[in-house]
Amino acid sequence: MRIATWNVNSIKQRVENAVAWLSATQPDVVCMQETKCLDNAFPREAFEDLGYNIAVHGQKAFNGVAILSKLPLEDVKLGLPGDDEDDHARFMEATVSTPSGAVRVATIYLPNGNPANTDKYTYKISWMDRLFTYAHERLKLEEPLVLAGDFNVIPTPADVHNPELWTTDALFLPHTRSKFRALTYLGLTDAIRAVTEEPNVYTFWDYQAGAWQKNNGIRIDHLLLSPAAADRLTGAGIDKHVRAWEKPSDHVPVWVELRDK
DNA sequence: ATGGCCAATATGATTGGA
Repeated sequence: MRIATWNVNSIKQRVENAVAWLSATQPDVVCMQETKCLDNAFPREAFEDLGYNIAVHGQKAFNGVAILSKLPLEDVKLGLPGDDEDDHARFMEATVSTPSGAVRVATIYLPNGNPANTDKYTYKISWMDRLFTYAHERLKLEEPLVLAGDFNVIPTPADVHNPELWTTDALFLPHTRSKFRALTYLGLTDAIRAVTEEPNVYTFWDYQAGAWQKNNGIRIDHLLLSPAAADRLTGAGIDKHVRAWEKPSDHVPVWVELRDK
């Protein structure tokens, strides 16, 4: 089965591109981020017409996540545990029951955290700590688990075009990368890095300053696999061509292919 | 030519993004 993640940067602005991409690549599950609309404004019909079940967790104007799945979505849980005061729509998990067993999927929109000397960065780090706790708990179940989304973390200098320009950025600070490493050291596999060691493999190109034309990108959209999911990994990739379409998101889809048991 | 964007909001300037 194919599981993908895509920060769409407003689903209402991206319906045409999303329908084209879904029709062409036929992913079984899609984790979306930055849907940027209330649940009742999500353009469900366009995707239901393609055979997808949809679970949404949105809010007005900002953030917002969704999961689309050809199989029914079960045990849908909204919000990352650990802070009842956090009202940002940035996390949702669900399971899909495949003939080979249940697969748990989480869609993640990790806080940006800039500027790094403000409470926005404090929020980012506390969110990462909560994600660590969540992952630690879920990994105890020894299930196939896929954490998919916009992590707003550049893991290494090989994942950014000009690392020297990012040294004080919340996406690349040593403390940020340390928290991301701690998460992966729980036993999660970064799917793209499991299939390629090539540098300059990106998932985001800024709209500004000709970043796309100059391949001035960063790799911040990730699929992290539990051991039971990584055991089934047969492929992973980045649908880079989508960035060249009309009216693109600044992020492109990233996907994994998991074999049946 | 050494700068250049995009999306949402009771919009026409501000905020957030990365």
